[in-house]
Amino acid sequence: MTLPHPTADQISLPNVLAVLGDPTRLAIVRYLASKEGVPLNCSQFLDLGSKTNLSYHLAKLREAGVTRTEVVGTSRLITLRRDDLNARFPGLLDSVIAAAVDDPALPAVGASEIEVRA
Amino acid sequence: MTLPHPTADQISLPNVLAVLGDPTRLAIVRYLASKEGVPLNCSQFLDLGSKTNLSYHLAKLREAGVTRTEVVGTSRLITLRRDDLNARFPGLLDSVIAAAVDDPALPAVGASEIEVRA
DNA sequence: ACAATTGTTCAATAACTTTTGAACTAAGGA
DNA sequence: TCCTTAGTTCAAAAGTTATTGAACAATTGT
Repeated sequence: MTLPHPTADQISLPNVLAVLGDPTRLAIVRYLASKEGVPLNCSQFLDLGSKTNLSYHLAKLREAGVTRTEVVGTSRLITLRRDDLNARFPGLLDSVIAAAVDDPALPAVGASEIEVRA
Repeated sequence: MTLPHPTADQISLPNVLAVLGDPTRLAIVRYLASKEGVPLNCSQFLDLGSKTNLSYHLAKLREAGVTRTEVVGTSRLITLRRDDLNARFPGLLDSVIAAAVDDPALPAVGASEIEVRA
């Protein structure tokens, strides 16, 4: 079971920009960047919308070549395609993430988490 | 006669990305970048669409804070808001332009020009 | 004053995108 | 085997964006 992904050279600039130009998807990408290395499954993102809706947004990100989705058992592990995006559009992803990190208007993943520290 | 523009801090990241995520508008931005310094009026872009349609796309770019439109007589002079965009989202515009320059799929301004050189 | 040039606005339409709920599949555990 | 967990698919509804043509406005040149 493997899902279809564009090859690096099939990744289209206007498409990547359009896909990143949605607050929900930008929030997903920001969170993925903040947890780089840790493979995340879809339910991490339930703060951002319904299961169905996330399935839709995560498919858009995958189809645009922004993320890679690996099927592992009943989970999908989602990662940023940093290397491919950097090869194709140098500096773009980094500047988008840096700007997204500073954006208070974006919805937050983990907004419903309990603050545990004193 | 001055047209409404967002202030630098009103420029929104998802909105800028969404507005740049359209081939026509990306082609406009690429052309503006290639003619930096030279003020361009709307009719420069007629290769990319009808007058009405360009009016629409140029308004989107202005409203998102990507371009500045100055009214001079019967013309509108359009420039990139490089400084504001760079202050707000460092490196973003440059990486988008660099990627757009290399994108053969984008429509070209001046595609209908006659090749004059030997 | 008249005509030409530049570009806008409006309303209609066409084409997409996002969101939803109900029904579904596939793997894993009891 | 049955139940749960994780996520998809489908069709409908809602919302948004892009494109068009006809009519308009403002400036400039004659």
